[in-house]
Amino acid sequence: MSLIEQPKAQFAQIADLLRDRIEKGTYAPGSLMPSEPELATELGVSRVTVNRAIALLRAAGHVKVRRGSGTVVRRLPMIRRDAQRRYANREQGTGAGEVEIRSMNLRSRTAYREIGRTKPPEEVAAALELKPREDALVRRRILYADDEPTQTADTFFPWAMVKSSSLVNEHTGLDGGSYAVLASLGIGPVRFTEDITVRLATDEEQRLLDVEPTQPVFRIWHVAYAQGDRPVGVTIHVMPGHLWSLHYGWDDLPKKAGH
Amino acid sequence: MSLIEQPKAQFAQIADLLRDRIEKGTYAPGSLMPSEPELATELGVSRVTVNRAIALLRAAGHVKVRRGSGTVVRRLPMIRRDAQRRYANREQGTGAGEVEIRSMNLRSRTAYREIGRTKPPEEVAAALELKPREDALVRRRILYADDEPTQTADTFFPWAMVKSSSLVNEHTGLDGGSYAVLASLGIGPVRFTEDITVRLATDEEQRLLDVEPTQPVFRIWHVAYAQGDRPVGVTIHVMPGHLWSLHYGWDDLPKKAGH
DNA sequence: CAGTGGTCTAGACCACCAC
DNA sequence: TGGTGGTCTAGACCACTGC
Repeated sequence: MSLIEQPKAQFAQIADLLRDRIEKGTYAPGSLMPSEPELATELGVSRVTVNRAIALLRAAGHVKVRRGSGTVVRRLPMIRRDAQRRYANREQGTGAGEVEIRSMNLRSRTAYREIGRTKPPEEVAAALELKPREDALVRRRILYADDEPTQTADTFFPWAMVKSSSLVNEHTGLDGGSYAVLASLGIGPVRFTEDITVRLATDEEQRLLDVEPTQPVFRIWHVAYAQGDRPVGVTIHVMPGHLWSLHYGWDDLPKKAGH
Repeated sequence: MSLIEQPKAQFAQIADLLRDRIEKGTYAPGSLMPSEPELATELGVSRVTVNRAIALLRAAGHVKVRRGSGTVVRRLPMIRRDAQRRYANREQGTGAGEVEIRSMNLRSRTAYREIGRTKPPEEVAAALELKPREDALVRRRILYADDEPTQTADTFFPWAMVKSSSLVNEHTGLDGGSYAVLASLGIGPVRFTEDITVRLATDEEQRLLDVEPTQPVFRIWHVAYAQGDRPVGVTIHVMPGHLWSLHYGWDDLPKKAGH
């Protein structure tokens, strides 16, 4: 609200204005915003300018457009993902993927896109230390909270390791998800690493995750290691950026003694 | 490359085309792209359409626009940030903030924006468990690699804890950065947590970090705890999304024994 | 079929940069 | 001063939705 406002593009100012109205509840979560022609008239600008302002709100995840029907204000319950607890809870009766959703009292659902033997992407093969023509088992799924997609998760296991296990079925028969099955095979993970990057959603992700073209998504590259630093699984998570807060915690490493 | 391509907006196709050219080296890193009028002529579309295509490349961090001069292809060396190692190395002779840059053989530089006593934001005060009118010491800085800004980092300490320490000066006199000073005060951190979110760059961040209006940035909320879970410092990092890969690793938590 | 947003254009004016 | 990108407009046509 400074009076010395630097001149700012109209569409940016309009975006600020609309964001204010959303935050103040003038446009309530889940409700429709006024149509673009209406806003254009109200604000005395062309529809293109309004459209451009709304594009900013879309990229930030504040609104979602339904073609032919209107622009809706998103509900924004941010989901907290605690990496350590997530996997530590895997004996508690839910797959790791559903921990966060249930803890927020949302209905959790998993849809499997693919389960089967496959030639893994090179990067995955390298991380799993597969030999040149070795295959992998892939489990591709989409997770929903109250029927809103919250992430895609594609997990790869060395085929030879898991081909006779229940991981080739949709229902693994064991509470606790994939890693509980690995444990029952004697190759339970004991260490994990994750690498996080952010990028714009691809076309496919826009469809699968119901996000807008210019919206950023997290990409988590998760690797599980069994005893002896033997890699036993790689999972690639893609998650709408506006939905998630990623939490990590660790104790300070002991100072190196000798050496 | 499917032949059954769904019709796609021209500007999106043009963005794909330009991205290809960048990746194939037709437009080399650091060089200028053809001007918008040129591209418009070449492709037989209006300049607005080209402009919109380039807006996508900007959001993804592929190009950077210099007004009046042209559009430059960015160099994209991704910087890997290993949270644990970062802080574990703090006795090695550099502030934690510069570890990653030096390991990539880039020139590292830190510019201080502010060092002084301040009333901290509410959220920070809560995290530091400050009493209602207790102040904090803030150290705001910008880190550069080869003169390109790579992140902002604003650290808050309880004022009472550090007012007589060298942390109130720009040069702390101790190798190893702020946490080494805390250690010398007997309140060295032993545990850390980080919470990662992503959002679009604010106006100020666009200036400070030299990023584009619709570009996503990481926000890392870092808290350091001393013995007895006593919070001793909060740092807020803001980093251009396209520059960083964040790495975490941990051992599986032991199964709860009794309880 | 009327209303919504998606996209595209031609033309215009502006701020900024390099020469 | 000419070229660059930034922005805005009016008008147009389209695909999709819901009635």
